[in-house]
Amino acid sequence: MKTPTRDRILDAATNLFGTRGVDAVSLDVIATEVGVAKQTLLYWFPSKDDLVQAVLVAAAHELSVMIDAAVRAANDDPLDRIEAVIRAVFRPAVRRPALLGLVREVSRLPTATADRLSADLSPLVDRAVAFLQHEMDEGRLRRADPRLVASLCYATVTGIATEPEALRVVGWQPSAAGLRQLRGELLAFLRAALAP
Amino acid sequence: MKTPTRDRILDAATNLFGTRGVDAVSLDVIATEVGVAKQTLLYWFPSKDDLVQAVLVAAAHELSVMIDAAVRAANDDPLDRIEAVIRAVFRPAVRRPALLGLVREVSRLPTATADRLSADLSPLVDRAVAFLQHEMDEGRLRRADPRLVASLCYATVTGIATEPEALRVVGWQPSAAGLRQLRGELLAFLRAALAP
DNA sequence: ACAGTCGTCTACCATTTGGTAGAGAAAGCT
DNA sequence: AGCTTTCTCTACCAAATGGTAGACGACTGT
Repeated sequence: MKTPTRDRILDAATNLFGTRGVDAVSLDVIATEVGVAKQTLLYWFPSKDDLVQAVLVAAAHELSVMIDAAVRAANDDPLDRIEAVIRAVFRPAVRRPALLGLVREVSRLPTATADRLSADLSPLVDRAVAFLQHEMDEGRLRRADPRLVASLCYATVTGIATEPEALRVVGWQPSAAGLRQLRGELLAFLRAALAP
Repeated sequence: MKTPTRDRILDAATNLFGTRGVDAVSLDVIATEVGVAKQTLLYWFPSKDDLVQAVLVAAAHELSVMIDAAVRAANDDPLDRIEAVIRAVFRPAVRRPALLGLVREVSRLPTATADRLSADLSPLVDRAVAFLQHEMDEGRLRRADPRLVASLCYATVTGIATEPEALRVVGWQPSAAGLRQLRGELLAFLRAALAP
């Protein structure tokens, strides 16, 4: 219990907001989860909106760092590079769907908030799009609109990672083996979709 | 104003639940939207939960009918058939993101509710999986786990249709031409992902 | 030793939420 | 006509929500 209260609040709020939705999670619920009085939340984050902002910024940062590291460590082949990013994102995403779920929440938030997060993530996005464009020009990826391809990859990964229901309906179970298989199919799917 | 009150309530609730989330939409908001007193809602649907159920059932039915018709009208080539389904779903999905957004809401709902919807949609899913399996056996689709491929296709289409934010970040605009282009890229993406 | 500030708490408050009770208009049935 | 059913409404209510005010203890620096 030595992690600072503020961090524990952020962590709990991230999970709850990401899985149940911002509007559906009350400050009381978060406080109870953290094991603290509601007013302690309001001490660290003067309003719910401030908390939401902080959670989004932290999540965007966490994702950025994760993806950045993966890209830096990967080799030159574009498909391998994409695979590296997915491997990096996949584990935390499935184990903590809230992280990507949060990104998804953004479309429901007031535009101002959404814009801020967009701005936070846009360097990442721009780099990805430029990368796709370059590899397409070199003939190492199927030629297409790189912006939309980026969105489609994002939609596929986020969708599959945040919607256990869609997988449950087809009888998939979240075991360790199931996870490996899912990741394998996801990678094969994207490789096929992107290969020249 | 001649459409029955009950239908107008269902319609408004579908849109609001699908775009903002079930928990975030109050009965008052729906009532105001419909232009009726809250108690009129509670007359037609004894509780909010009943309303949610009804909305889900109606949405599942609407989707089923739409997809069914598309499948029936399509020719035999599996990729063409898949394209037909996507074309059928795409227009209403982008114009009324609530429809697919609702399906996505399910993962946040109590398990009992989710199970009911799963049951409603499972014939559709089973048929799709069987179809994929058969076409893979015939060598007309890339060989893979048909259940996971179905989920991946679903994630891609739903993700791209319900997340205008993801598209805005890459600078896409929802014009008529933009929509056509988006659909084109989506189809090319899936064709590439599924082709043998 | 002591003033201050930091972190957490209890006690409230106004508003909103899902829901109940029941009145009243309109229309059909006898 | 009278009676019942169908539909919509106004008037409430208890619980939960986001947020304010301020007390209390524990630790600082002087």
